[in-house]
Amino acid sequence: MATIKEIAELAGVSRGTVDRVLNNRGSVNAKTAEKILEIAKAVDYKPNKAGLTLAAQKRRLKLGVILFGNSNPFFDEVMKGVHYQEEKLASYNCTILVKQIAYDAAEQLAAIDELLAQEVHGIVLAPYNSPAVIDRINALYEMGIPVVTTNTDVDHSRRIAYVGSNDFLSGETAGGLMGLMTSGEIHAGIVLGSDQILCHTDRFEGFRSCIERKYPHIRIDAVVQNQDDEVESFRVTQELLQRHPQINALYFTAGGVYGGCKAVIAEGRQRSTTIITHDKVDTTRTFVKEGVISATICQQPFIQGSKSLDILFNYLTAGELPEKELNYVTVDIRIAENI
Amino acid sequence: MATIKEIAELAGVSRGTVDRVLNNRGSVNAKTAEKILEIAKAVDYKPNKAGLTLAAQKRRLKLGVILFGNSNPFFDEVMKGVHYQEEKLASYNCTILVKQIAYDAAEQLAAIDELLAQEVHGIVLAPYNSPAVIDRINALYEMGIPVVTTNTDVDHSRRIAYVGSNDFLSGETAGGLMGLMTSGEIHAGIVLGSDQILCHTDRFEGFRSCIERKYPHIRIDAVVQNQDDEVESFRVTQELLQRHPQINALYFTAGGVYGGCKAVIAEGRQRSTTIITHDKVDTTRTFVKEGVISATICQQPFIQGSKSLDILFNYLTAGELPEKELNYVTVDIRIAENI
DNA sequence: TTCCGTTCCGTGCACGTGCACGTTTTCTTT
DNA sequence: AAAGAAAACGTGCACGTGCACGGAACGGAA
Repeated sequence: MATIKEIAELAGVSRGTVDRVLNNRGSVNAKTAEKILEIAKAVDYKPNKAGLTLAAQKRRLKLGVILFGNSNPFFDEVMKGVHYQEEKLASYNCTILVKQIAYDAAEQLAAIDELLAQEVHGIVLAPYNSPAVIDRINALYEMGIPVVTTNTDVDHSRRIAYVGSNDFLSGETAGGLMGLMTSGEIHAGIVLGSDQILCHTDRFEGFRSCIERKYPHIRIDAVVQNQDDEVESFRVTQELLQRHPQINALYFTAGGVYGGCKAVIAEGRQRSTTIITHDKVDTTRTFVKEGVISATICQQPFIQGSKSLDILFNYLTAGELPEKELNYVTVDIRIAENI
Repeated sequence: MATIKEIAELAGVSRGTVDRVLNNRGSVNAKTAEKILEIAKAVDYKPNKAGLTLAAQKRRLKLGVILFGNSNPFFDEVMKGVHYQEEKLASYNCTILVKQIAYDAAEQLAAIDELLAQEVHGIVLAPYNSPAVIDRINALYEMGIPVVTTNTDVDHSRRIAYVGSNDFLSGETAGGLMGLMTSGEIHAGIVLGSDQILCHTDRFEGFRSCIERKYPHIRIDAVVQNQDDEVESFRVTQELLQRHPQINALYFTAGGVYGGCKAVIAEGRQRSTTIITHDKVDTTRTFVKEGVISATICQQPFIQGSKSLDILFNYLTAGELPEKELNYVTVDIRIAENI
């Protein structure tokens, strides 16, 4: 692998000149610049990553993380991923500042301001989908502060990357699983988190799209909302089952799975009901193991937390953007055997 | 993050002395050594990774890779992962030597010798499971040449890590999927690769264990072998279907899936047969998309190739062993929607 | 005392990059 | 032609570690 020093020797100039050309800082004769670029191309120069990282350490990189703070199992797991990566980045002299906020645009903008006041070099953001936030992301990009969105994405912003799941595809996969795991006449009930939250409705749309296209033996008889709350989930699920005795399949698009399963068991319908859910968490893992839940589709929250920081750090030290093809968060299906 | 320099200043000694203590190279007074260790603990010293990597570059690390060379889709994908990582490691001044060999112990030992002659610092090995190879891995460890096994593991060797799948668990998961995706009376046929290859039989054992325990409605009516060959697979699968008209489920433990599916279609049984396979490859992806194959369990060969090199490199530069809990290769279920 | 060997410790370089600073050359203006 | 500004280029340090080399202190033997 060629180095700047080697290129400098080949071109008969000093390292500084080569550096100026390669990072176009100006102040170099057009003719020598051309010569240097030619040589760099000929030897296939790629900056050495260890050198880049070492040089970046002088800046004592500070990264900010903004996540939603209602303590639920999903965000807890995201946070674990953040702290895992924080420890790794510590040995690169890079520190992390975490802010947990409510699901609110104004709070989010304020949190960004606080991070800026503390002079962060980049931000990982679980964005609230509003024009004001999108404008802010673009403004940060102009200021040279890169933003990586995670958990959920926003449209048409200049975030350098998104690390999270494709919710429509997850919903389609849930539909595909239910289609494959059932036969005969199926009456499905949907337990939505909230029809105001994009990722919940996206999953539902994906689910519906799949079964309408491929599995006509499944009909959606009812849709209820549990507001991501376990107690409320128990109540609405029990009511749903009592009102629709024919229901023999359930799809939970979000949280409240524990309460919902408890309701199914309370009604004695666990043997006759095929249940598909999202995310594996400690409270519901045993339901999967025991077969109450047939399958669960995971959003890999730990990976979302760790990988988004990793990408941001790489961008700031080596200027590398992640390859588009590498989808870090896949649609991860778990059943009793592989959970 | 504390550095060696800072520790040296706190202890009132030079960097060299601290270095000697932390890497116990000897030649340092017991009293000062103790003092330095105390300070290092107090400031929670962790070596800086960028510095370590930079220092390691002087050695111009050379890594060897030994894979089985019969060109099949699985190993092709492993090789893609190797080359992907090769490119990444190139910017750390680290080069990779790849050897593809036949499935044979003697050839494998010879390949190791060749790599040693070229002075590699570590080896990624898809090991042939024989005592001679295990002894060799242990001998390499004694010589200071770490070995990472991949694709398949060997018992009781001193390899520093294994990057690959748990085949028994994969088989169990295949059984679980078939159990969930079928009902009524199921007569299953098993198309084994070879009963001489451990990972094939492991998967079969896992499959059998799962359905015997949990899914009594499934019975295994016949087991055939296709030797991982597409043409042979077509032949034995067709014969299997003709001899057992009652068969309505198939489990392919290894390669030859394309030929097998062609046989099912030739017999017109694709609508009535639930098929579970391993690995997604270009030739069989469309079968999954079209629903001929209900589900496939992937061994993530690309990740096996890239991650094993990554772990080896990290060990050689930073002396880091991967955390046991982080299982890089998961049991990855794919259906039409998420393939 | 002188000499030598051992133990203990400090210094300097290499790895590759970014960047501040200083120096030389070239061009413009009076 | 002289002076000053601007362009073009070189040098040195910092980042953190490993390691080779060399020097100081100390002991024992002649």
